[in-house]
Amino acid sequence: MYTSLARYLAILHRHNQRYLNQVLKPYSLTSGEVGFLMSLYQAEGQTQEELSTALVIDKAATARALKVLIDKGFVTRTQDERDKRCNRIHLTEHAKALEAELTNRVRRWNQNLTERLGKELYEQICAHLASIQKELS
Amino acid sequence: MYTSLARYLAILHRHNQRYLNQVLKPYSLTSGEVGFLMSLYQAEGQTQEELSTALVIDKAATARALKVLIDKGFVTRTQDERDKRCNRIHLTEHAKALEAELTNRVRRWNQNLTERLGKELYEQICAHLASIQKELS
DNA sequence: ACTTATTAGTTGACATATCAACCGTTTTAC
DNA sequence: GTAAAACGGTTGATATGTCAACTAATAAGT
Repeated sequence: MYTSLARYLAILHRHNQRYLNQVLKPYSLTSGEVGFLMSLYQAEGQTQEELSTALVIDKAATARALKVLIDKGFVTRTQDERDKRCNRIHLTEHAKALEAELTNRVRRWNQNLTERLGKELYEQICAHLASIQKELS
Repeated sequence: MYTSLARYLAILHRHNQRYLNQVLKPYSLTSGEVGFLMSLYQAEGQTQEELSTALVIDKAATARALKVLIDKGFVTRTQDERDKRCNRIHLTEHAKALEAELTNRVRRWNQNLTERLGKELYEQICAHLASIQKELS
């Protein structure tokens, strides 16, 4: 069995996706889509570019995920008046009403991870990964 | 910016995939496929079920990845004589010849990560994630 | 000002992965 | 010994994500 940190990253990431897809099914949301809502809960009215950067996800994926979120009634897309290249993404009332509930479910897997690692190690890892991610990009 | 370990897992995993797809392009291999080769370098002749378990990947994904690897000439699939449900996957000479080279390239990203984290922290994280992964599955 | 370069977003092609339904084969339970 | 359950693999539908080529709008250089 070949093991490496890269391997665990992959396995745990997939596990988290599975978990999210399960708990989000009642809201007809998927693991990919909910990330955008989480980011918008932090800052409403971001452009697609800003969302792509925040989530470190390709802008094509962003465009497609948002299309679905619009169809499902979670966000709206309006052209920026000043810079007509940009779309501003806003949460609908429906999405806003679900903030606490969704945040809670999304965070639970992460909290589970935190508990198992121990608060200290968790913080240490996060700090390192944050700086690594910054360097890589 | 909402941050969490789950988020870093996702970002770094995607980064690793991009890295692998780049360095593997000359071999016409992809990030998904090379994992199977790595596992087979450790143990030749595994069944698809064993590979799925080792990589913690859905058996459907395994079936499809192996199909491609067969077409590309990296592995062969032969029915097990004793248990005709099983396929035994073996490396071709072509794949065997590339072992050192591929292993090297695949590990480089991981080594980079290790260096940035420091050997100690790296080991600590791996140990924890290994036990967590075991519990989750 | 006008050409050129950059930026924001879209689209097509493809890779990665899951789930569910299905087909043979083997094991088990009686 | 046979019916039922479990197992290994395949396939279809769908979700997630990348890259490259494109359009339209804005910014920069001259």
